[in-house]
Amino acid sequence: MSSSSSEEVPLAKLVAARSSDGPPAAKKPKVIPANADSDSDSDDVPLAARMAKMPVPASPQAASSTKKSSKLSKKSLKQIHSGTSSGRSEKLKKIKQQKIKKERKANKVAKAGAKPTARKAGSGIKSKIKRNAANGKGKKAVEGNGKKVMWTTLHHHGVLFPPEYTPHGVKMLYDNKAVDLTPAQEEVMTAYAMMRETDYLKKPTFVKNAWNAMKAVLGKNHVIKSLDKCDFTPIWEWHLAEKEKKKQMTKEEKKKVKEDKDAAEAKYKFCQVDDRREQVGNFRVEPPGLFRGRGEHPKMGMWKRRVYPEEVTINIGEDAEVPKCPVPGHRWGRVQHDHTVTWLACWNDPINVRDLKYVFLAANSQFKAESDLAKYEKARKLKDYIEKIRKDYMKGLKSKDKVKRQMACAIYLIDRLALRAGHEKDEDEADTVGCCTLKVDNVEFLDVGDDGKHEVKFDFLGKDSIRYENVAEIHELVYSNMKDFSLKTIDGKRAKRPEDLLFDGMSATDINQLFKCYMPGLSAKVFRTYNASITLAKLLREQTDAQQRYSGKPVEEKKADYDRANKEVAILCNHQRSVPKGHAGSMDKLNEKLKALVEEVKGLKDDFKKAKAGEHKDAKGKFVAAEKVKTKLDRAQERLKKLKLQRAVKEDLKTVALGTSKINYMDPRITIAWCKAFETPIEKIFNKSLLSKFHWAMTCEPTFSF
DNA sequence: TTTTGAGACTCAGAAATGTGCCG
DNA sequence: ACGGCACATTTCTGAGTCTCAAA
Repeated sequence: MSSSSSEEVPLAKLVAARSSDGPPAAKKPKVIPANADSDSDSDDVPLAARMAKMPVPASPQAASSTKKSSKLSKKSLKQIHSGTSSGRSEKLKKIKQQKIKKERKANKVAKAGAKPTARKAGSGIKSKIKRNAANGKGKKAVEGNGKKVMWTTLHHHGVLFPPEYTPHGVKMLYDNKAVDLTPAQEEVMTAYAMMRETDYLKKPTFVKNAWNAMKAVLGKNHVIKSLDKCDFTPIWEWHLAEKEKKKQMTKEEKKKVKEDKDAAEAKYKFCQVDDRREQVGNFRVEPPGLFRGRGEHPKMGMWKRRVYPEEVTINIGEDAEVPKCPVPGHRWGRVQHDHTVTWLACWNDPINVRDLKYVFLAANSQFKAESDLAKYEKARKLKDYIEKIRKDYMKGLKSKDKVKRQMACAIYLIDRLALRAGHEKDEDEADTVGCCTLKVDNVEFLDVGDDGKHEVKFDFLGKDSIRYENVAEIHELVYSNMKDFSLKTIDGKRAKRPEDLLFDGMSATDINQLFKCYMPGLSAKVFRTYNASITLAKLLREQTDAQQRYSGKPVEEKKADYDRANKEVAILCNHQRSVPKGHAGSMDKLNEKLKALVEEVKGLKDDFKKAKAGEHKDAKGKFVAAEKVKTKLDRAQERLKKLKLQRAVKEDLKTVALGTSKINYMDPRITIAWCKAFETPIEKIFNKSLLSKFHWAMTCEPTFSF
């Protein structure tokens, strides 16, 4: 690419993109639940709980009443109207969202005046559409609506339903008296009882929603009137006893149970796609239970009701035998033959009714392998465009147009910090953010010191409510722009509140549209893949370059090197885990061991000294050769070194999850090539699942370069 | 139209389960 | 030899991303 051109990406042109060839895709009728759930009233948001998480706002009163002016955040409207009926504050939400949209639009219009020039033909979005339209002769056939045909024949056995609830009959106490419960009631109460030792019981939202669920099954006239007087101990103890019983089973009994279970599941585990026998991923319909949302999910604790066959759609080949519905007296909601999708079955999630749950093939299937390869190839391709993209956003930072500067900043963060795009969320989800939904509150501008470094402290809850906390050095222009966007006052007038959007003039969708102008298929998430992979490759190279005969290094050390690189990537992507339970304890043990070893080494050193002087005797009073003591000493020292390293690594990784990046972000070919080039068995790095998931990558050359 | 939401897929950490090691 | 443990792997399902068609 000639990168010297000064042309900019035609943001304004993007809109043309809505193509309209072909008939609308076969519409899938919505499945009607067999037993409509009363969906116990949606309740007001536990704002207090959420606010507690937020950093203290500049002005405490801002917390509630002041939100209505300026850009309304999701929470704000909800909160203002929290007294409204449960019958959906949907409308209100919409009004508010429209408001955001309107403002964003206004910003866009303003910018459209300074419309950038068009790019060369061939890289614009229009030509991409043409290419797609002309597609079809390529690899995969294309159906009338332009979607790829994924399979020709498809045979499978449907899904496995959890067994109906079996009552245990153990009576919980209410007001110290045993209570009778119907099986349905017992099921909910038992689910709650099982939560005893989890943190969920410390969450007011969970407890409140769960109590609502209990009230719903108990009915108006039940003796149980308050959660406080409920004592679930008998059920809890029954549960513990059951667990113990299971543990006490003999090996043979355990084996038998497992065999029976496997036999019952066997037929669901595989399916036939064209000429391939493939493993099915999750063939089980999710059992009922109390919803375990992450973070401060407003729905946590709600009862996730049982799913019945009538709610399930089966996707299967026309020629295949439709699996028999496994629940007596029931039948499938719908059977379809959509060749453009890869799933075998789906149903609506009982908690988030607008979401679907799918049964897909396993990670080692060809469907997954193909899309995995495509993902990494796309990320590799980004290398050809990244220079231009970076150049453009550096330029964008100086634009007169605020929206352009916001886009530039956001892309900068996506590129340099590997942030997620951050789409808008509904109010009935946990309040988390990504790049484009960062709030003023989430960034803190550190003073520029003598070193001239511009540092920003990011602190927000991202996906899964995992906290992202990072002081990052960023470009001066990004710093000043972001500071500008987050101004709380301008000329003495209020500009933004802590809960307002930092990038108020654009959204994740806008960014992705812009990306399409650079490279077909480019979106924000590609940057994460790209950065993870390129980082791994770079770190591995640095390590191997630093040593002359890297291949000769002990395998264990090479593995440690790999893990170090892996760790850097995990940190970049903010992949965290909670400190393993018992970490502190096992750390103590390790330290004890270490102390003992240090003593041992000390003793051996003395022995060695004596032995050299011919004065060291063993337990039997025999003189020992210095040589012998020396080898003993060396070994002990070696063990000591190893143990120290082990301790350091353990402490180092206690909150870092290496697996996620290994599974999802780092191109496996980098790893495989490295193993081949430096004579490390791939099994040391990839476990059985990974080996089979990445089997498509195994033949790559040792010289593979990402 | 432009926006909205359904749909389909990837990615996420916790919990459950399996294993292998150590005293 | 064996139980318990720490650690690894597998399962589970929730939470994102992103596209496209309907309104």
